[in-house]
Amino acid sequence: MNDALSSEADVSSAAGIPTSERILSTSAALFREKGYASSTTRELAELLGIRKASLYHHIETKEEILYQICIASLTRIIDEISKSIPAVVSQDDLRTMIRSHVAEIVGTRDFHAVMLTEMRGLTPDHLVEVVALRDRYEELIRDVVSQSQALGILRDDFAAKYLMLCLLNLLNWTIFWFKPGGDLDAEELGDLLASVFLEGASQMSTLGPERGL
Amino acid sequence: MNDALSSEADVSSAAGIPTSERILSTSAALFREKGYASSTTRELAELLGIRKASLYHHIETKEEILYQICIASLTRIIDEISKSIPAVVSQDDLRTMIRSHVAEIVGTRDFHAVMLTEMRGLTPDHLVEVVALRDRYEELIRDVVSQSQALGILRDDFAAKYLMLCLLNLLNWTIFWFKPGGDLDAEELGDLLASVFLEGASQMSTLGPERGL
DNA sequence: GTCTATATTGTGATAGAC
DNA sequence: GTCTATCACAATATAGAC
Repeated sequence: MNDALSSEADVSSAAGIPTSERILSTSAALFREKGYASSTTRELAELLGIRKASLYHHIETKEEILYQICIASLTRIIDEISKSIPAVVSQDDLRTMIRSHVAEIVGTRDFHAVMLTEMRGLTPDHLVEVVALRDRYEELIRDVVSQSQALGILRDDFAAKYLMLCLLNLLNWTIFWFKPGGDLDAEELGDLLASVFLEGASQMSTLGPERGL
Repeated sequence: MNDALSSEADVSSAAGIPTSERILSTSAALFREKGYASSTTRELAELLGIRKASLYHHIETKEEILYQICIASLTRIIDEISKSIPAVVSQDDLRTMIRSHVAEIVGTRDFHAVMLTEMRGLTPDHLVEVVALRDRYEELIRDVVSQSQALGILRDDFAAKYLMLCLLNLLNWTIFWFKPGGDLDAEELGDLLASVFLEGASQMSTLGPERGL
């Protein structure tokens, strides 16, 4: 685990990328692995190959790094998912949206995992701002769900809010176990999660012949 | 938030429950809210209404509390879910198992949330033991999924392992947003999650008339 | 932009009286 | 079983030279 972190740091260091640009991604990897509160500026400096004090030429506080990671995560995913949603959605669009979300969270895994699990380490002011952004993302999904219900694409026996939360449940816990390079790649994972959300896990025959359309 | 913690502490304190028995539940609530690494023995002592040093009459280290919480969480849920699984499963049994899991994690929310998210704070030895217990729980679920696939109850286009992970995705992220006393109670949540896992979120008409059986 | 050296605070944990 | 007092150390962050 430490090997993964240090080798990653070595790569960007060897590539001549400036320290200021390496801080966020190196911190995201560190915070994801050890948690924000348990990650020290010592460790971060060591991963970056500089002394602890040199960090403070680039940042003002450790919390500022967490804040930047959360903002980067949310602006990225809001942008990516917004692009994938047309004015009027179809079931195929839902599938595309789900696959985009999965591709984004596993493709920029460190940033999203830290945003999703370490948000409480933010100062009150930053927390308010980040929660507002997260709420904006959830509203984006909820609106798509709501429209899909009105169009008869999604079931409407539960409020859009709860269908949205079910969907994010299904997608987001993935950050805790998915490892790139395993026997299921990111694209297959997206297909699986989209299919389980839309069609469920029951065998087709118990649900009728239309399964898989 | 701090109010919720302190009033809870006051209640058990007023009821005359011994400190030694209050430490685990009070710690679970604290660790859940602030994270294990950010929770201090000072705060814990304050919630218990004793001095920091008095804690060490009951425990040897702070990490020992985390270990006890993880063990309690896993033995509880393994026990609860084992009880709900018959030798040969039906779709109804799957539904019951899912509802039991949901009832258990939201009913003993602090313990399970801490186990699920703070495990990395354990010492290496304790981590090995706790991960083994967690793996045992996941195997329990995976075996039920595998048997259901063989019986034609669950789809078999993906390995049981991944269907199990989808299910735990869907159920476990709930710890981050479910609050008892909201407009969806624990039982309704269990029904929703079981139904979304088994039948999916698509409108019935797109899947055929058997939906809901 | 990085360094050495240090300030300051907070942490988990212990000693020993009552 | 709880207390007061304290230890030893690790944390974030700063000062000022190069």
